[in-house]
Amino acid sequence: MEGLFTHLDENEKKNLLKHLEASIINFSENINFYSMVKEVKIIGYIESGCIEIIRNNPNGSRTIIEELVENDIFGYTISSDPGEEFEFITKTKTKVIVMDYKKIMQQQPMELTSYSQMMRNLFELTAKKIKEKNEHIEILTKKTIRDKLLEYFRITSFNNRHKVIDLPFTYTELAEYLAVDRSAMSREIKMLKDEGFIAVKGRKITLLY
Amino acid sequence: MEGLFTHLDENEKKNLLKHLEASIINFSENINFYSMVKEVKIIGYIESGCIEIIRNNPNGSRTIIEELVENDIFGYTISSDPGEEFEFITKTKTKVIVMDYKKIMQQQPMELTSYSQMMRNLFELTAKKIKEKNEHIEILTKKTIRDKLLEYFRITSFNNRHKVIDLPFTYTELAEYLAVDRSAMSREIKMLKDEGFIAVKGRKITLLY
DNA sequence: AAACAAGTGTTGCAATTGCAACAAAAATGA
DNA sequence: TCATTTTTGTTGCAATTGCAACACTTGTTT
Repeated sequence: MEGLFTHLDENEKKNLLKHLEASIINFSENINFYSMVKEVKIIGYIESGCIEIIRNNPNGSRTIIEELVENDIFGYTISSDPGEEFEFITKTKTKVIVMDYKKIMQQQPMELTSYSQMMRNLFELTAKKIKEKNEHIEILTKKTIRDKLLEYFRITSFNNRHKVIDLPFTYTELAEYLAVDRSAMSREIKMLKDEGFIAVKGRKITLLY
Repeated sequence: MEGLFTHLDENEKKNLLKHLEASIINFSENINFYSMVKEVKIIGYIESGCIEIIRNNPNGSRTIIEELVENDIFGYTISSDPGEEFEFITKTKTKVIVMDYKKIMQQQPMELTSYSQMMRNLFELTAKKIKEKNEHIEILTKKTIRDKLLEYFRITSFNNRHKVIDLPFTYTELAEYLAVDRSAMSREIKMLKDEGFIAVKGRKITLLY
């Protein structure tokens, strides 16, 4: 599992964080810490735990932008528009490292070796994220629920090199991920089952083609 | 406009590229150069021109994964699965820089200053890309064509700080971006117009709310 | 300038989907 | 353990959408 400090030892990491004036913060469950970081552009990193990034639209609706877990980074994509209001909510006990974006993006006269390594890790993490986003978009782009499901199955099965898919979330959440109505999705899964394309046992789906 | 070599002068760039053993290639229009880079994991960068990244699915369908222009990077998200076949097609005359992924991700004993700067730029470019993908996902997640259009308008208008939207593509392409049927979208735009939400003049759309 | 290709507007109709509502099952937690 | 919440399966129905087909406009090429 790759993280932001992969290939750095504890000492290098400690010095780097000090040099970047990073804050390490431990949150308990269900804390919204957006107000703590909203003033400055940051790069955040989840050492352990998980959080949800939510946007509150001006019209009152709420959108879950991202669900982040250990080793995920965040903050860099948030627009600095005063009209937009976000929530950074911890879903469990969570340890977060918060760094000043400017500090990271300035010339770094010292600590170059570990700094370079961190930047490489940072790039790997973002590249992985883009790949995930591309997959999500490819799924959402399919026109029917059936095609969305099949595309999701195809990608997941491919990534895990396995014909048995162990859903990483509930069916309710899967419907949300596919951006379709849950009951309509349930209907479609039943049809795929009846037509012999898949076998379903709880949240385990086996591809039969 | 930020690029991969922003904040580097010509000499630094030249040395860095030499050190990374990068290839600079000029393609004419409509060339598929995927076969030239498929063997090794690369990071590609478009100095000028534009290309389309297409995936050929095993079942015969083709998906446009990305349309890339000047200053875009590519290659890092392509899976190394032998079953997947891609096309990297130039849409115009295009100048591409191709770098070996491994070379970039290895410890860099020399050239550290310009290397660090490039890594910072690389991160900025990927971060921007994630932001774009998030926006796209947010649009695709809306359930009705109307809501997709309004979300697209909202984001575009916000990013440009302007109530007049000059579509960066044809209506046919917009429909593709929103993943909806073109004629159905056309129908919906007409209704938005009739209801007084927008004014349309060619590919210029004015938000009236 | 003529010929051709690509993009756009419009419509009827059938298929798909979202919505609402409810019961049953499973998971959670006190 | 029992109570409560969350998840899941199911169905009828109305609304939305995709599809097909066509005419018309716009843009491109020779």
